[in-house]
Amino acid sequence: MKGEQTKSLILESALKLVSVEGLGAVSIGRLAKSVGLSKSGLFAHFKSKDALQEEVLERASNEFVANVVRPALKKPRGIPRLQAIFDNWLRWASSGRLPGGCIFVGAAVELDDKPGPLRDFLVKTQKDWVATLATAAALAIDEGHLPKTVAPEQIAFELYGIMMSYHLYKRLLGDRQARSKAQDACARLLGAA
Amino acid sequence: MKGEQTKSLILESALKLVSVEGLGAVSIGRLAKSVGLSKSGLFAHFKSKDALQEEVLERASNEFVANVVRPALKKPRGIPRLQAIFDNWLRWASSGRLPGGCIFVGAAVELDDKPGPLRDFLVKTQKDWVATLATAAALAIDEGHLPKTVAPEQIAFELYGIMMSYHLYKRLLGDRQARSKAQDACARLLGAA
DNA sequence: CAAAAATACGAACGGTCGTGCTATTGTCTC
DNA sequence: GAGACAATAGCACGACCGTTCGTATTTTTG
Repeated sequence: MKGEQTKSLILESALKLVSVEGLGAVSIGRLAKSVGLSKSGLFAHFKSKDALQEEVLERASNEFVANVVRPALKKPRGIPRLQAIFDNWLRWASSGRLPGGCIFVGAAVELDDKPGPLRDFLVKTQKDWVATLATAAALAIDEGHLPKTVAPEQIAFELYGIMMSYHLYKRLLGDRQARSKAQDACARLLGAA
Repeated sequence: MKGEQTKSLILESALKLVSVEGLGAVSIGRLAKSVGLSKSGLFAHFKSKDALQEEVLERASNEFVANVVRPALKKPRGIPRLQAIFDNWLRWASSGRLPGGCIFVGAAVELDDKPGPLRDFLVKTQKDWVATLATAAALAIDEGHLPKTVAPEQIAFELYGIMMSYHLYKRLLGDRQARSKAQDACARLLGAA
């Protein structure tokens, strides 16, 4: 099947474009041009633009899990695994793999007030993500690496915030020390035992 | 001058629309309809759409300073003032005054990869904002309310993250406990002395 | 290699976009 | 109240939007 190949090429290009410009700002025409296809030729691979956007998000989600979550599960429970998740996210968010940074940061802000299946899908992935963080934190508490006085959901909330802050310090403010600030914050959070 | 009045009405309406849909998603036609003006009648108040967007951001900035920053400056230096800034932000971000939440959260993500005067203006306001946080934190350290072991810029970074996390937990994930999570995080950050 | 099926193209549709023009209306000044 | 000027409306423009359709080209299958 040649169709699957080109579809993959399209999504690959879309992923980069979306990370820079946002989901709503990528038009089919410009995406087609960036892939070297005609507008209608590209469109034929998806039944609608909504479907395209959903596939983009789905692909991003798969890559996110494969690059950030899954490798960290090989680390031992507790702080090591939690730290690995954080480190992996930092790497993923600024690897240049997606030139505009983490797609979900953009999508989360863009879709937070726009109901529909696309938003539903995003919410699902983000809930999975914070659940992953909270579970890892809970294991760290079980292992005695973190005090029982702090709820795992609270750890997840604060880690999430550090990542957001990093993203904006780096991308918007152009802060060269964004990475070390994020690592400091993480260390302070996980080290407070 | 009647012109100034209508311009103010336009910006008022634009502020709400932008907070929900984002800067780039608000078209002149729809904004005109929401104010009850013709497209060209509205357009005549601004020389271009870029100018309109800049005025929206400027107005948001003024309101932000008036509602979040300035009232807090009346509080005594140190933790009380820092806490007041944080509390004011939490209130501003979910007061319903802007139905889509803090405009700058949306703008920051939307413009982080889009160079131009609009982005420049936003960067300026955001640098002011983190500088405000850092200054307040520095004063708290001076007063002995916070340990000297943590840089004020680090406090600002982490506060910024808590606010971002709150915004997304509340608006995207619909977490009812978002507020208390944010307050917990702030308390843990400012209480670690 | 021919027939069938998948894939891509070009043109066109109705809409909306931002932005100019030209009138017409409304408001302020004397 | 009349004349000057600001404010708004109406219309048109070129560009791009998502989508459809008929046709040509490629790929797969028998």
